[in-house]
Amino acid sequence: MSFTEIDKIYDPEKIEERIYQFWLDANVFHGKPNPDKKPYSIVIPPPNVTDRLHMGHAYNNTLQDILIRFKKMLGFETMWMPGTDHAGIATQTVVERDLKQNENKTRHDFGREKFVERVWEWKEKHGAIIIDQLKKLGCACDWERERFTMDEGLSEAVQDVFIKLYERGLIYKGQRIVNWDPASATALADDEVEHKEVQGKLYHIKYYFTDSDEFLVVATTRPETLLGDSGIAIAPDDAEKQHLIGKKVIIPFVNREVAIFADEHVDKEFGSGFVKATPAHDPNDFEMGERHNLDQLVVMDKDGCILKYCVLVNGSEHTEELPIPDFLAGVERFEARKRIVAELRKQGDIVKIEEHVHSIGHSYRSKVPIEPYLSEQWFVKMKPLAEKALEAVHSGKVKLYPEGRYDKTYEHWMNNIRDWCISRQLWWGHRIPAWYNAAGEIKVSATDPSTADEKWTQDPDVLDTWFSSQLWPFSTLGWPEETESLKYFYPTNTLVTGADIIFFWVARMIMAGLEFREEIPFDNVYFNGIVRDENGHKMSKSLGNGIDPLEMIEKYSADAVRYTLLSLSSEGQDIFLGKKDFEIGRNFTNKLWNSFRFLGMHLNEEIIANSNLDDVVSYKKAGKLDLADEWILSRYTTTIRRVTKGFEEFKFHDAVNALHAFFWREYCDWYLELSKPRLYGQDEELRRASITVALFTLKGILKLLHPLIPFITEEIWQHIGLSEKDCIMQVEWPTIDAQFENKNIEADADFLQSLINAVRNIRGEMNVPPKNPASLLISGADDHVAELVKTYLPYFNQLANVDNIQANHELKRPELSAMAVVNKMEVFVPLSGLIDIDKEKQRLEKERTRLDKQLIGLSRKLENNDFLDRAPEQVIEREKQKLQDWRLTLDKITENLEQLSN
RNA sequence: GGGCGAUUAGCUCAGUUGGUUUAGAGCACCUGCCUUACAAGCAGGGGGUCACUGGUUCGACUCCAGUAUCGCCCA
Repeated sequence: MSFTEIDKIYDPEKIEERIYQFWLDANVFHGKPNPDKKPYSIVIPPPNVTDRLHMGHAYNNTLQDILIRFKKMLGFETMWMPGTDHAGIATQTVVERDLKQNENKTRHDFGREKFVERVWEWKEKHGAIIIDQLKKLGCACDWERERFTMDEGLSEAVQDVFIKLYERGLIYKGQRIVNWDPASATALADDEVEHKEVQGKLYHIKYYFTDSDEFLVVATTRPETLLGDSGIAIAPDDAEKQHLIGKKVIIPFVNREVAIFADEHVDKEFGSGFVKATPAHDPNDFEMGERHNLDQLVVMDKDGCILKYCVLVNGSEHTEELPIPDFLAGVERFEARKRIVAELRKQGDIVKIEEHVHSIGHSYRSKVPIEPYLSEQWFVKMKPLAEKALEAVHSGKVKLYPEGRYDKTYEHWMNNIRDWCISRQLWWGHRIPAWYNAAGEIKVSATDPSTADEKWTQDPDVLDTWFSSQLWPFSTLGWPEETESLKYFYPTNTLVTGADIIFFWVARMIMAGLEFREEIPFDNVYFNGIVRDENGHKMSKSLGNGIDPLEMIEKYSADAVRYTLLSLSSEGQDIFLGKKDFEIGRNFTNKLWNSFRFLGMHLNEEIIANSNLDDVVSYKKAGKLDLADEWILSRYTTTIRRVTKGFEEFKFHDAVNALHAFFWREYCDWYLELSKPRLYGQDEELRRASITVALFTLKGILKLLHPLIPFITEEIWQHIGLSEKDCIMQVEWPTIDAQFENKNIEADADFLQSLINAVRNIRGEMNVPPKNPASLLISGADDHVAELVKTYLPYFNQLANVDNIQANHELKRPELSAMAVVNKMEVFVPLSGLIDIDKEKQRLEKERTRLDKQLIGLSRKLENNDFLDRAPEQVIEREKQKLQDWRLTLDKITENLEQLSN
């Protein structure tokens, strides 16, 4: 082992790849049922097979990796289930685009079977990309277990669940108005619709009565749907219009006669008070239609184009009714709107057009406006499932983090839940296991029920992708088979995901888990924040404001990316991120590298072999540790506590802060500097004691940092390891050793630090060159202080270039000197020749003003009788003490100021 | 319209049941250092009426109510 050629700058490029391969070879990521250990498992939110790693993934997966590595070191049998999601619409769209571009073909040119084959080919070729990217990030996933939602086993689970829900009466088929995405030509679930405020128009259109030349005026935002109107509604409390009920008007262009009726849905103040009812193209009108038995007329096709005929829907029967004029037939819906308005205007039937802002549903996949569309679809009855799922969160069986933030959202959704449309008119996905015979009967079955006599054909639709993802926590573990892994790892422990899929996924997993396993799928859900750009915008492809994590990994290392994200994060809050921010992580890893490099200069195998807890304890017992050693060990125990707590409670940011403060500010800036006099000194035993503590502490730091920055900690660990097999991921998490906690030591160390800070402040402010040695006089020192500064003169020498200290009960102020007050003691630094009296006066004046201001506030407080009467005794005592101390300090400063002025 | 979150230094954010925090960190800024681990570093420094208005309290960055601005979710 040689430490002489350690690079001055940490170069992660080759190292990370090699380390990851080392972990894979050592098979440290795999978890298996182990009765001697407690299980700890996480299922990954499966990224879409079409996905490429973006910052959100990087952040989300870093958090999971931290938990897995942390729990593994704590002694749990850990298992992180990785995999991908088939993502019905997204994947089908990507492959269709691909085929269009490269072969100029549509999916219909291939036919269903061939097309699905092509999607599988595409998946084999491109589906592993994001998995590889997770490896670059360092994720300790159990790759042996990797799953895909359309794997055989998972598909069986989907089928099984569909059949069971159908048999339990929780799945039904129905003719309903659904959210139709004309771009993808499929139905969507309610929560796949994003509502956006849109600047639209309100068209006021004349509808003529059948029995006169008079007309009424209907206000609508969607004139193109008038072709499907089957009634005109007024408000029941609209007294002026009551006499019109039952009268008929003519729908323009299709010349259909419809009646006027009253319905509570109508707001008499809106528009003209007349509302057209289009039950097949509007969800509210659909409900009105149900109440008033209106005809349901479909006027658009699956691509959002106007039909040639209005189609009357009656259950499963569709009949072509009134013809639609040529100038509209076959025209896309928004173009149709323009044409219909132009035509109405030409006829003089537009009364006015107003600007109108309203909320329009858009497809979360294709982003086009949703078309409410009457069609026959499969639904899941949600109410019975929701009750148990609501209770699970309400009772705290499943805990949502950050605590309390999402409970209400979850409850509100569960309480207002509506049935879930699960059929999709796609080819890529789990095909619905329902079969139809010639008579139109339905059979739900895993296998083709056809016999020689009777032919059954399968439903052409596939299931919503989320229908399979809701089973992810148990389908990935082998369910419906009762596997050993399922028994051991289910329920999983923590789910880490974005709050944007709380309904899509989290809520449904809870429902599915409870329904099919009669057990919650996970104990805790941590909702991480969203990664945004510097201006607070969500990173997205279309905005082009994304930062590619792989580019950052390449430039700065995976550890740097991970560290940066975590250091900028806080509990559940969004992260604002710029490219330059990754220097935070790079600088930190470089600092860590160099601290190791420094120790390396003093290490040998014997020291490495003797750098464990026992060795440190025996040095302590032999009285070979000095103040700095005991201080850093005491601070170390505090750090263990803070970091452990942070990781346990999903306050990752606290853990990172604690580590940063301890490693950089305490260990490097103070401790390592203070160890130098001994490391470079002549006393061999002190030298060894000091390097041993330094190494012991660094090893502890590496362990605490490992979940956060796994690569560099592993790399350094192996450098200082004695065996080729040493692997930091498998070592035990540091435990707190009470004998190291020492408040007296910390108080002494704090005092010495304050003294050193005072000297440094004087040196800095008074422009004393670092090269010039200084003396220090401490007046008001008791025996303990005198002894302390005498013993630790080398500290002062090392950190403040002080080569001489006098400490006594009473010392006279040297003529030409700068002063400060530390712990009520006057501290002087003689500056003969260097002192700039004005500058020193300024310095002390500043200090006096500061103290003065504080003293005014404090004495006012202590003069307040209410405070003295009501505040707790200890608080009053403390404040009194504070007042005394500050007064004393102020007096001393004032006194010195006066002397300077004379 | 309903719910949730945010508002603290130029920027990004912490801030523990209300008093030991004299409101902190990182970045940025200013000054001085190529001090034999690290200039991706070290030392020193400047910078905040804690969004606003009321209330509760002996005491409010912290609790309550309202207002404003921004963001997210739901209808």
